[in-house]
Amino acid sequence: MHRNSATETLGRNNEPSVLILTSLASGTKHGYALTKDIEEFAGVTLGPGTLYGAITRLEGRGFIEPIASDDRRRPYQITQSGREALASAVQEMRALADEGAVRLGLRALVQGLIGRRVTIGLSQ
Amino acid sequence: MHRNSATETLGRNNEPSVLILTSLASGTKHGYALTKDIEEFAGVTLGPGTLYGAITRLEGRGFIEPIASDDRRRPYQITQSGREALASAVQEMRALADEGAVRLGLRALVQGLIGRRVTIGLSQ
DNA sequence: GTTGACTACTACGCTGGACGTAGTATGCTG
DNA sequence: CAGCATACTACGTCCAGCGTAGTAGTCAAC
Repeated sequence: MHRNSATETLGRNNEPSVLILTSLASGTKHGYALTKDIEEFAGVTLGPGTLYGAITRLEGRGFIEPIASDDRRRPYQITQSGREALASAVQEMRALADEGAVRLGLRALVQGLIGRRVTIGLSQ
Repeated sequence: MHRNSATETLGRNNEPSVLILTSLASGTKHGYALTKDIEEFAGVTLGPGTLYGAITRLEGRGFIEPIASDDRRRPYQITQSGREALASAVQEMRALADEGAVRLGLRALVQGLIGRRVTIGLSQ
């Protein structure tokens, strides 16, 4: 089965909520569409227990909300509060990833980006 | 109390293991020193239950190992396997953070970095 | 010389998020 | 109409995360 690589290395991950918010940030989706979208952009397959469990919690916290629908699908959209929570999570992830990269000596990844102003330009 | 902001927003985080590996990546430390280092670079205070629980699991998985010591301290060092796991986690975090930033429309954060070669230079 | 603050852990228990499995029901297609 | 994809619901287990309490050594101050 297609498992999350992080599960095989560093214990459990709270990624499901981040993945769902990320997916909804680009547009309204129902549960099954979320699964497929997340599979594509993250390479992670969330089982129904993980998916709908996380959806329920996210809704309870006001980060996502359901949209009216007449068929069996239940589409959700991200709320403003959800966007803010995701933006905050994204920034923390970037900061932590950068710190890890530096300490690992993967300086190429962050070279020139530490504590100084940089210019970024395109080549080719 | 100084709590992790992610806990107040997106449920639990598996960060403790990542934080510990990150801290050990820059040198051998014992438990208490880990707490202090992590407080500094991440602004997160791990209680003893969280800290030593995560240490035990990391040791069990071969990501860190204890060093001989005669006093009551128990210093740990990161293993090669731990470095690889951390590097992998760092890459995943960066990728997910970038995807989230793009979908949120925070394009400024990743502008020009998507699917093209870039040059990075210092200004000033 | 004991009070208090800091250091450095151990032990223990609770909670809830992650995850799997099973089941239900609809629609489509060959 | 069999089979597959869609789209969930229901349920149970497990363990990482987290807090609290307790123990014990060191050191400085009063």
